[in-house]
Amino acid sequence: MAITGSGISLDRLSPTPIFQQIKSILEGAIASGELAAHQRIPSERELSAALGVSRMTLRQALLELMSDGILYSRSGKGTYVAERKIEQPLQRLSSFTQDIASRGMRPASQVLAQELLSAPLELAGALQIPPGSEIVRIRRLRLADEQPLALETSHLPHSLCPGVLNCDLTRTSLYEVLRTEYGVVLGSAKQTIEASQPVAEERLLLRLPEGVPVLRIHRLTSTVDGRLVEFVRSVYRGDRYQLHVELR
Amino acid sequence: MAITGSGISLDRLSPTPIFQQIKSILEGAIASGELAAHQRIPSERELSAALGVSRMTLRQALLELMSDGILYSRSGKGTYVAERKIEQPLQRLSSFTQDIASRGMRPASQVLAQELLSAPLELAGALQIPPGSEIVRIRRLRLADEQPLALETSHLPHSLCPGVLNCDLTRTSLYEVLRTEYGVVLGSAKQTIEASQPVAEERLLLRLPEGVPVLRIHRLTSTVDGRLVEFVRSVYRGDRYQLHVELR
DNA sequence: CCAGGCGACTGGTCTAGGCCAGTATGTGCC
DNA sequence: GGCACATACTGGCCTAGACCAGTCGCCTGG
Repeated sequence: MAITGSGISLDRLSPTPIFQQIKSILEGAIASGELAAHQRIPSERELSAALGVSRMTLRQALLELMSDGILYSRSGKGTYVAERKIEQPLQRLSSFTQDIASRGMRPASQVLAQELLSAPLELAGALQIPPGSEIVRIRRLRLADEQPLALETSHLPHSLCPGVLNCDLTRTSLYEVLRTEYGVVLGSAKQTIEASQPVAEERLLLRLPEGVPVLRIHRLTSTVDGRLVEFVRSVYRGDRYQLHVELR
Repeated sequence: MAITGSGISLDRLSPTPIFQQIKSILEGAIASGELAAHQRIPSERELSAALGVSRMTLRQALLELMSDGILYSRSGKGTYVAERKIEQPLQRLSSFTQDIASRGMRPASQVLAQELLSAPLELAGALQIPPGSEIVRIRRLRLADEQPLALETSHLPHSLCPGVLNCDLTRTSLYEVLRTEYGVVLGSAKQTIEASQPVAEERLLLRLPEGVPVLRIHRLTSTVDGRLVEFVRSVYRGDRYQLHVELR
């Protein structure tokens, strides 16, 4: 198989951990269809030897992919690619990048704005910071398989992520940067969801045909220890996106 | 602290893995309040020494507790107990009646159809019953404060609720009837949500102004013991209804 | 021909170390 | 007093082994 055979290799000097790199490689292979559902992947010993890492390190990557529902394993038999479950996401708090990847598409972004501004009253209230504090505003057109899918505007307190203005968020998940660069681990979020008509600018950017409505989603995200991290306004194309929720 | 100090010990002969036992001990200590929110727990090296396990094993327990949102860690500082998830039913499975009442409005219904039909293939598949089985179909216009808000079409296996055809569902919640008359206790549901344009009939019944989109929600509900109970198609007015969701 | 057993695999768990980058705290110099 | 530096912690990541219990195929004895 390609992963063991090809020249894919790890960057041991990179600041991103080895097991993260392995996760990305496997996720890519699954998203691209190189690894199909229920297909067996090479054994842990085989893979770790091929990649030149210890089995424990390889295993850390596999375990996370399993807990994400992307792989499953049978003791004594092997590790397999899970069925692509459309139903899966969104009991969990996932980034656009994860969400789209788990639907078997390639996520990407086009950064429209990445700037500092002074928090207006309503934003400061939502994020519980003093009005006028520095806020990072990141506006991205979100693509799935190169097609515009959503328009997303994130607001974060600048104190939480100084220097994020210089990050290239075209290919990288903002949540990934928050976690690896700033140690910000997201815990929970509150969302409100509504159907609405797009405004002219949204219709233009999303290349929306006449009459197609959008899903407008507001999200307030906090860390595991209760600090408010970001307020996001998203606008999803109604004809290409479905939200999945599990209730209890 | 109690965990390092007390006589709590691990059963190395037990078939349950050591790291599982450690998880249980910590979960117990947190549940009992012995460890409070934001309290620092002993360092990994300390804990592993106290329990007589290797640091990697202890770490496996901690990592799982972190991914469950029960602990969080700060690199270089320590590991802490996460904020208690107070909102226990964070994704409460609620009926339209409950939902609207909790928003401070008066719920009501207008029954458009309440009939028996033979399960078409797709419906039988969704509910996992033999095609052609008897299905109860209940179609209701849902009102909030006497204004049309949603159009809801429920499908239930007739075997589950014989006689439900004779119930007056104008003022009563269907879920209430299921629970009190048939002992059917709902456990979980999967929903898909999308924005779309209403069709002519929907526009008419919901008295929708031109150009207002709708929120289309499909819900598959099952009991606590895993039996599939109902498949519902709902259409909510986009200009009057917002969905609230919490993620973790 | 079949049954049973052996051996070669699998993932699951565990050990005992190692190095790194963050984070405090004290200490001594300016 | 205040600043730089050393030190001793922390969690994060990685290694190179080990043993166990499943799983499956092959081979041998009946």
